[in-house]
Amino acid sequence: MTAHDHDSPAAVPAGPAPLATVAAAAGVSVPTVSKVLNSRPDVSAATRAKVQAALEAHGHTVRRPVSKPTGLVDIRVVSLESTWSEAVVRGAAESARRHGVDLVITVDPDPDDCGAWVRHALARGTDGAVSVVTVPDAAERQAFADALVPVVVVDPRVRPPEGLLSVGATNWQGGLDATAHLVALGHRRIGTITGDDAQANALARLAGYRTALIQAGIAPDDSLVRRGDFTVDAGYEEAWHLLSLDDRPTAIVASSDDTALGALRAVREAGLRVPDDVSLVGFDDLPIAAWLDPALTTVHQPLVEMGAAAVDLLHRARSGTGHTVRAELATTLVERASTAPPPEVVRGPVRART
Amino acid sequence: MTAHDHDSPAAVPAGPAPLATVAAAAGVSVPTVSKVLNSRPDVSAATRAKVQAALEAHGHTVRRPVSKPTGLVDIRVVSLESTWSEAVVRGAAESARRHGVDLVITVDPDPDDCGAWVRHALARGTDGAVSVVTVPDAAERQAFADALVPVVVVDPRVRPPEGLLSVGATNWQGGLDATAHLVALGHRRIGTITGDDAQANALARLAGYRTALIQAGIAPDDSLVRRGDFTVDAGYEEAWHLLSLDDRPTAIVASSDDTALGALRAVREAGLRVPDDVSLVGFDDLPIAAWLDPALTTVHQPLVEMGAAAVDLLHRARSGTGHTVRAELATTLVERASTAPPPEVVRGPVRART
DNA sequence: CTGTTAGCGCATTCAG
DNA sequence: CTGAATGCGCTAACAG
Repeated sequence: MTAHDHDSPAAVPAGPAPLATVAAAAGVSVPTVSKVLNSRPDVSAATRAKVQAALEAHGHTVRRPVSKPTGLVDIRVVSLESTWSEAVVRGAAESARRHGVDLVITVDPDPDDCGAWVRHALARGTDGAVSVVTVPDAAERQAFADALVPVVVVDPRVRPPEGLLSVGATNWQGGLDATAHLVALGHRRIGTITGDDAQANALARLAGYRTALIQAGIAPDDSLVRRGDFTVDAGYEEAWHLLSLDDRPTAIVASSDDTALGALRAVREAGLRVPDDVSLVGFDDLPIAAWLDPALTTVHQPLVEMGAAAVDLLHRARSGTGHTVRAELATTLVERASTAPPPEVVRGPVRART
Repeated sequence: MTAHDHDSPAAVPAGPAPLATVAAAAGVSVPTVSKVLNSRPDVSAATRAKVQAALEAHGHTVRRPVSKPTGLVDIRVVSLESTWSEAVVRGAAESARRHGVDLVITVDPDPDDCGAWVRHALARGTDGAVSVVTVPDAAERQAFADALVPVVVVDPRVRPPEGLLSVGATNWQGGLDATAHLVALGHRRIGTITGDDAQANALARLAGYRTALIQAGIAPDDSLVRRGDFTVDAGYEEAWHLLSLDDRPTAIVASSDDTALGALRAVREAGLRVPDDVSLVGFDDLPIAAWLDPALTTVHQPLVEMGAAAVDLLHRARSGTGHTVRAELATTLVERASTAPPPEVVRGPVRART
């Protein structure tokens, strides 16, 4: 290489050529080249192809269409039937309102596949997307990335992949707090009804339960761990299993308020009382928890705040400020009337259901 | 007028002139005239003014911009904190999904003024609007009409003005059914806690209550009618008033499940039992009604269906088919465990609260 | 033949 | 003053 190649006529690729040059090569006007360069829509397919070739030949790279803000943020929930999703939506709606954007809500029952939602939202155009529980797959995340649309998953079912924004609660701490509360009341045999064990939050709560027992010097007993799926019915069924044990527990940690509700019914049908014979702790702190009789001791999840945090995270991602990848919000134990010290004497297993 | 004026050269204003004529008069091309005629955006203000003048001089009238469908439908709720609105939103979401449009949800606490929402939705562009409870004022309705955007009010607070689309439940029938059910059980002294009496549905329920009494030959007694506002607290307070009467009622018709919940608490604090001493009927049939102890007898309002009906109505209004102005959905009495025959002997008023 | 829509380039404006 | 980005009105192709 010579020491003075700055005026060498052979030094062609010293940066991108002027648009006029490209325009001449493609046989179109300069504005048309500019439009293709910026992916504007008002160019025919034929012309666009010609110009693209010419651009690339001259060291240009076609830019992504600079999508103007739509003023819309999408949220997808699996169901609105539970108060759970509803609280998240409410929080998201409040935050959207503060940010001056509108919230587009989609209810789509499939807990695993949000592909249709992703495609639809991107086709319409959106400033950001919140997926509740469902984690988009790699292709879907790429589609969002290509469109420069940020995504946040609230309470992801599975461990969120590296780099995916998410919002959650301190599930491990919550499971620990619930169990430690029972230990402090004097319980030694504490059963639990978990959620779906394919679900990250359920596993975290279970781990918290185990840790609390170990910290108290109680050896975890797998016969006291029943697997449920967060529903009322699972709570009812699995509570019966626990109550039928020869050495039945004096307290039950449920994976959700719904599960606790089912367990409460089972305890009553077994002829036992809450909290005199069996203490019960829920998880979520849905409105119904306060209205149950007895009012349910439960782990409060800040669902409204989680919904709001999701939209806040989108906003910060868009504005380039903020580098939070996961926002984890604190749970708090709410002590009500469904927990008490264990009875002096625990009688044997309840008799089978009629 | 002559019998043959079809070829008379003086018969100038026989309909609008061709666009070519207008174009020549305005000194622009024919497509530009077409754009102005259709209120398309890509015409400068100066040119638009010239062309508009020429158009009007030649018997044309500028058309409203034919807004292409946005694929969005707006819904406004006063709050998402009650399960009530949530059910309506859920129904609307399902129907929107069926129609292939997206639902934009706005939570705006003001129960009377939806002006900000109306302006915002119309500025962005929307295919239809659902207002829950709040009735838009005349100016707002006119703004919708100008933009050719249909509006539906769900369960309007006030009697909806002539021509405004609305969806409601058979509130009068519901109030009648609840009361007649108690009459059939043998109750003669039946109290009621109404909703806000500025609200149309509350008045209809009260009228149904009165009608049922009269049909049963029972003279309505105004001391048994307490005015509430649909809340838990009102139920609690007004139930105390009823229970403190010298000749206290053996049954209470509440204006909502929330009100019934408050009343239930008051009855218990008064040392009485439901339904043994006092029967209780709610209104709405929210999920909590089934989970109360005792499970609440209540008038089911098809809230999900009402939400769906609202979006259906919008769709029919848009497609020009369908001339329904108000969809009124049937309520049904759900008999559970909070109602029973009255006690043989009714003791006097309960003693005052501590 | 009348009216509508797509797509291109002129002229202007904007950024450095 | 140069290179790039738009607003806007034209021609051309199309639809009824």
